[in-house]
Amino acid sequence: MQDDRSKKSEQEIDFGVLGEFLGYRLRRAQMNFFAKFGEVCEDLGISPGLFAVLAIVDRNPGLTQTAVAQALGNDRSAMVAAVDKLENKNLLERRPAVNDRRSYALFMTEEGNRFFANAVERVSCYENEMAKCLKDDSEKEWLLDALERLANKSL
Amino acid sequence: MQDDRSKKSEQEIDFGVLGEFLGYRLRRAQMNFFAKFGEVCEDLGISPGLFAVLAIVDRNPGLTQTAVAQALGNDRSAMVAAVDKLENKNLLERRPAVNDRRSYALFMTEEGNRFFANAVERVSCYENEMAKCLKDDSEKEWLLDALERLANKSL
DNA sequence: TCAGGTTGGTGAAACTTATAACAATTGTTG
DNA sequence: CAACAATTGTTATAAGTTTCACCAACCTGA
Repeated sequence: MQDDRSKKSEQEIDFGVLGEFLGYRLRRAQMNFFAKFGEVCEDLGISPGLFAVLAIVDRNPGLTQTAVAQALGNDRSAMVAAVDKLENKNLLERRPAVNDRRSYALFMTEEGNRFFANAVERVSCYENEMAKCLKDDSEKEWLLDALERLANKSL
Repeated sequence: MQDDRSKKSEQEIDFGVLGEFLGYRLRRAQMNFFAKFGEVCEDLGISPGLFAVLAIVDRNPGLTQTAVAQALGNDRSAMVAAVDKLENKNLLERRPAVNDRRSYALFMTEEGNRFFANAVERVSCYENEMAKCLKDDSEKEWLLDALERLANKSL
């Protein structure tokens, strides 16, 4: 007689090879981070992607859209909607590039600076909360380093 | 005189707080894994998501679609298209559940078993290749553990 | 049994993401 | 300078994901 697995609770499920795969574990961890980011920044109206754009422009004023896209590993077509949203929120602005009439240079507005500083406060707070499941700062540093290695590894 | 940042190469970009955020690093690492997965499994015609479904059904035959969705952290509506694809490829099949006429029980087909064994071979190979940027097996174990903790952390 | 609430699978709509093409501009090369 | 290739921002298109409501089936409690 075949037992009825359909009623099995989630705890008892055998994940098989998935449990040993870095790719799967990365995905699960990242899903959790995105979900928590959404909760924390719900009222701010920005996604992790928009936050990343602000972070880049904040530290590298005058970059073109494609430069930001390349920095973040996105396609430049994705940057159009992102910059549109941030411009509509008066957080950054497109200025015509001085030496290339095709491209725009991106700059934070005053409101953008305030907004971003506030957002960093929030995100840092929730990052620290999440990092509490790590033993100490050295483990976090090590993890950041390992993740960077994995992000840059080529086959 | 303001220097021209628009020509800055990607190497020189200042990532600011992003560099210290686990969420961002996780995203970058995962993006890389997904891209590499796509390269390795291009001819197999499956995504990481479909692979995960096969992995769960393989080890837990008879599960319902919803149970698989919960195990993977997806919405159950996403499972419809996924199972449709896998069924069209003759890799798994929906059988009517014995004690609940609403639900299906999912089982691998013979072809599915062969296909999945082959896929696991490939994915394991590429996982090991990616893991070469980790020092040794103990570092990988530790990383898997840290990722699981982050995936289950609640605020 | 029967009402009310819950759950499983599904489909439509909204949303995001990836790919391709396009016009305008710039760079390059003979 | 002229022809050709490459690049920028953009739009369109498609493909993939989430969100929501729906219906049928199940379950509970009077």
